[in-house]
Order: sequence, then structure tokens, then C-alpha cells
Amino acid sequence: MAQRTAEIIETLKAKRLRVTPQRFAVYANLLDRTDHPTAEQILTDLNQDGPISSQATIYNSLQALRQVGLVREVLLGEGVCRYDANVDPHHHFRCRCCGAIEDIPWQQLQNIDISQVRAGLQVDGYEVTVHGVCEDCQ
Amino acid sequence: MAQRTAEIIETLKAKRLRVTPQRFAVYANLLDRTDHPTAEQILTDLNQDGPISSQATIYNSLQALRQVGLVREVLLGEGVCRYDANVDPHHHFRCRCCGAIEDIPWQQLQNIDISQVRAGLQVDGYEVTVHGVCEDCQ
DNA sequence: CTTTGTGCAAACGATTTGCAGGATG
DNA sequence: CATCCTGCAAATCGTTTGCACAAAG
Repeated sequence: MAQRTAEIIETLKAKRLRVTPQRFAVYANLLDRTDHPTAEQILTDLNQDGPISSQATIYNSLQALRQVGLVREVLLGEGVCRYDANVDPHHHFRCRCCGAIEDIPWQQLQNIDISQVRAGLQVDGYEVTVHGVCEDCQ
Repeated sequence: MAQRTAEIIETLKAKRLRVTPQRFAVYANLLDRTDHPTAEQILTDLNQDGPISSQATIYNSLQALRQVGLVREVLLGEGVCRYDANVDPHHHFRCRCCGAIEDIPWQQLQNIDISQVRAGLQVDGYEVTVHGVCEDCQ
């Protein structure tokens, strides 16, 4: 576990979220992984050793966590939502072969001159999606 | 119409696509707009003055056009596919308010140093998604 | 006349929702 | 004990597919 149980509980409470076993499990699971799982993958993972949560509750938990900014959706054009407990801005690499997703630290692509976009548009942020082939698939 | 009928027919033939009224209409419609419509929007637009095509055929046509490289999918994290007859590389701006999508010319954000991504990844391409608020929504 | 496309309706996968019972603070 | 959450099943949304008929080359 990448973060202590008590710590996670505090984080949830600080966001005014009720601490239910299911919600805790979803967040703890996401903090533990960097592979941007889908809702289904989280469900499978949690229920590996006995039933912890159900489909609808996973979605509810993810939505609650997302609303308070503890979790973000990552959509990279596969027809599925992926989730990430790393809410700091960063970019993504996606392997077009196996679909694996990897974070690209923000600093690695920070030399982007956003001021060039047409006047009149209020820019809040941006992110780069890099596509290619990962080591395993080469 | 942004491009002559005969020209469109030639383009389709050059790609070895059979020229059906439906396929023609889908492609002509996409060439005519820059707003990256969804399949449903194309369907509605085409059938405005009498029935031209059906849902399944829109999807089939889009797939055929995509396979020969005349049309590309644009996925900007909304859970819908959008389509674009502009297949040259470019970036996208998306208004978080009304959902409008606008192209950003490739040159406007070309100062991106992709060489900084971690060694071992074979990079094929990338694109930037800029989010913000458009004029109409400000 | 062979091949490919069309349109309908049914199938599909991911996500959302209604609701009754249960847990949290 | 009031509020909010869970879990089930049914609903929904975008997209795909099977198939009989029709059109293109």
C-alpha cells in the first residue's frame, strides 16, 4: 500500500466524503497503481479475494472521488474511461499495440508555447497525448 | 459546397471506394463543416430534407472513409467519436462550456521537444488538446 | 452478374439510474 | 436518526452486427 490506511481516511474526511469500505477500497487501489485502470479492472481487482464492491458502487465512488478532485478521468480514445489518482498535470503515452498507458512527467514536455493559440480563446490548460509503441511491443 | 461534386467522386474512386449516394453525402457533409460532428449530427444533418441515409450506414461510411484515410476520428474525452475530413495533423481546442471544438493549426504549437520522452518508447506522433472557454461562452 | 453497400432491428459494452435496504456520522 | 451509500436490475447511450434486399461496377 503506497499510503497508510489512516492517511487515506483523513484524506477522504478532509474532502467531506463518508468513509465507506467500498470508497476506501477504490481510492486505495488507485493510489496503489500507475496503470490507469478502467472501472472494470478496479472491480475485478477489488473482488479478487471475496466480494468487496459492485459495479454501480465503483462508478459511484469514482464519481465522488472525481468531484472532490482526488481522482481524474483519463480518456485516450479507446471507448473506455480510465482513472488516475495522480491529479497533478501530466501527459500521456499510449501504446497503439497493447494499449498500455504511461505517464509523461509534465516537465518533459513543458516547452509548449500556448500563447500562439488564436486570440479570443481563454485557455485553461492543455495536455499532450503521445502515441507510439512501448518496449514490450517493439 | 466546399468542393465540387465531380471532385469528390474522383477522390472516392481514387481510393477504390464505390460511390454510393450515402457515402458521397457523408463525405461531402464532412468536407463542408469544420465543427467535428458526431455520427448522430451527420445523420440528422443529412436527413433534414428527406431521408438520405440511416444510422448504420453512416457508421459504415465513416469507417470506410477512415480506412482509406479521407476522414479521421477525433476523440476529446467526451465519450463520443467526432469526425473530421481534415486529415492533416493538427491540434484541438475544446470549450469546456459548450463543447465546441476548434482546430489549432499544427504550426501554432510546433515547438514541442518530443525527444525528452523516456528512451525505450517509440514515438509515432502526438497531439495537444487545449481546454478553455470559447468567445461565445465567456 | 459478382461484389459490395444499405437499412432495419437486434445485440453489444460501458456507464447511469431507480429504488429498497443498510451503513455512516 | 437523518443522511447518504450500496447493490441489484433495468435503462440508456453510442456503436456494431446479422441479414435480406438493392445498387454499383
